[in-house]
Amino acid sequence: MQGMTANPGLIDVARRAGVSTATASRVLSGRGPSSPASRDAVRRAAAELGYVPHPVARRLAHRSGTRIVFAVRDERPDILRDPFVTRAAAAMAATTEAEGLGTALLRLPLHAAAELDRLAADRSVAALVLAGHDRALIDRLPAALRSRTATIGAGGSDVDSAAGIGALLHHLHRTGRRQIALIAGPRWLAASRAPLAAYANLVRETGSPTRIVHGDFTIARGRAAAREILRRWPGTDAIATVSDATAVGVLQALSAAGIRVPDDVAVTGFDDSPLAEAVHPGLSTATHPVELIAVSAVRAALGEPSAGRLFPSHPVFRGSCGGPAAAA
Amino acid sequence: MQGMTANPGLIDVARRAGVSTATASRVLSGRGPSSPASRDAVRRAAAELGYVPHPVARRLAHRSGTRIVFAVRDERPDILRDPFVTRAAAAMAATTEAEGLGTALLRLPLHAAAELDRLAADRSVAALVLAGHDRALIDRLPAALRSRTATIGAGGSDVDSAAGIGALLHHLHRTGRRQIALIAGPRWLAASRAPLAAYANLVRETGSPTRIVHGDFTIARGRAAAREILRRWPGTDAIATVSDATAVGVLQALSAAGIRVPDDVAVTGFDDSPLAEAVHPGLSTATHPVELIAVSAVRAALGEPSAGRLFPSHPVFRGSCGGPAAAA
DNA sequence: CGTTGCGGTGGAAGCGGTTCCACGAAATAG
DNA sequence: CTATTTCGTGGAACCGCTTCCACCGCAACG
Repeated sequence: MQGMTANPGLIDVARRAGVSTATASRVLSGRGPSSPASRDAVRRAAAELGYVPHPVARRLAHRSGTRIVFAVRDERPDILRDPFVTRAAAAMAATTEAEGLGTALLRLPLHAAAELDRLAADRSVAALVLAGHDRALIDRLPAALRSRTATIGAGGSDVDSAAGIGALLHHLHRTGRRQIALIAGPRWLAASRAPLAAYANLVRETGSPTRIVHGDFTIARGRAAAREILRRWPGTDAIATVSDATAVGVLQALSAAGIRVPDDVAVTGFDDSPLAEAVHPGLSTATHPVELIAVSAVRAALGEPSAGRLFPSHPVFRGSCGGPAAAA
Repeated sequence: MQGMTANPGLIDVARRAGVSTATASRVLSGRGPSSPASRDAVRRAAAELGYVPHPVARRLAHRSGTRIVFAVRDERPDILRDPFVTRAAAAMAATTEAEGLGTALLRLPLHAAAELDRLAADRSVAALVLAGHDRALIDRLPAALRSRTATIGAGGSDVDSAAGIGALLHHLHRTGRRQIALIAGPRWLAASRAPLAAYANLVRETGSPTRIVHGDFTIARGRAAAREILRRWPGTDAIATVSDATAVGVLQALSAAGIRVPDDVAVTGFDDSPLAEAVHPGLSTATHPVELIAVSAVRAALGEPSAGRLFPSHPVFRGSCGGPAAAA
């Protein structure tokens, strides 16, 4: 009757299992030696007591950092309100919370080596998650920091955008589009590569012409890019993009030019954001499991081996790439 | 030369100031008595050493909770991906991180008294931030929990939606709209009251007819609500809403019905979300400083007295409520 | 002049884990 | 059958801060 503390601690588990807290700690953390007998006793005791390790105490004893920093490379100061960033940050906070780690949000301008040095020197940083950075910069990180850094994109955790966008591209081709243009991501962004590869693949397989313009992830740039495409390649019958926001800009430009979607030109996005459902016609797009990616990146940064890498993206079809182009 | 530890601790400060850690702690936390002399010495030493308190150690010693829980009342399981929720959660995580507090995200179904009891019993919960709950439920909280609870809406930190929506409503009236309908929030939601008050105000001041329909914050419900308004009050020349998503649904319904915006019917939203810029015509709306509100709520829940309450909302004008209705 | 009261103080005991280290028993080697 | 590892173990220090409590000197009190 004496084991029913409000919330049992390691010492309660140890007492009940008839071992020391040292042994109990070793068993439960899996580090260090332990005999099958005590292993069993400790585990049973922990289960019976409903033991939950105290994350803060654990952090303190670990002497490791206390926060994970999520650094997004972007020039726009309001990037921290971006849906991608907030979704990722919320997911990170929710998972690291259980381990007593805080999540800090940070924007890094393009060339912020000094800021990175400061992070490397800051002992309170348990792990660093970078988004929007390229390998070159990451390789240049101080070794001490790099070992506890993971990335979103740039070879780290990422969405399989090649598959998602590839599926959309092939759908376009299958439904009769033959002059498919792509508005890719910014040139400096490593994440831009996969969609380009998917597009190159389509070109190679089908012999379609290559029509690429670079954008960012804003509606305004989408509008401009669409106008550029219409000017350079008047016969274009489909515009694929790498973000819903860009695609929305495309829809606006096409509408302004009196071009019908999908009858004259089909459009596809990427992200499956609320935007895709909001516009008319509804945007065909592909899913982007931001939360899963964010959590996986945090795990990787904390040195967890199991952290997966590439997450699937599934196409979602709405009105913007409906039937074939044979409307004439 | 011996004070230059990597990161100085309280003990270093105390040593340098020639006092005990107890005194140093008292001085720096402002709790408990201290003489002007030691106060001065400690503060100077802390400044010279660049002392930064260790948040995790502080949490541990405080014996108080280690996490703040952000509980959103909603039926939809995917509410935790909602932009409002993720923006708020990211902001909370970023601010509480510095104090060694984690941020947990939780969805509460409408009638989840049991879940609240569990939270009340959970010693690890330092503070609770509720969103979407009404006063009745909050008053019914166990006293121990209520004392460390703050709300978003329901009398807690909130956006001054009455002002934001009031400004939009008056703009509509000033530009000649005389049959203004409102799609309000859900009846059960406390936050729905302020916009209704603003609308009632308009009705009283201008003698316009009262036309209210209740929606939620989804595009689909916005469509349905718009259809209902068109059916019940055919003369309606403006539809105000309390969320951009709802307004987008309205735009879709109007477009489907062949009604021109803003020529025949003006539309306004609320939130100034990316949606507002994405649709055609652009949505006139009002800003919603979610981050400020979230941070203020956390502060309030942690017992900080300075936590502000009502944050301003500013109208943002785009095409959806352009010129007067005199298009005929 | 001997209480009492009180502001200020430092020692020390936590908070709840992790980990170093010394130590005894069992297993292997010589 | 000793000498040497090896393995598992518990005691105790420690992470960095807060706070209880005993204690001291000093002013005001009777």
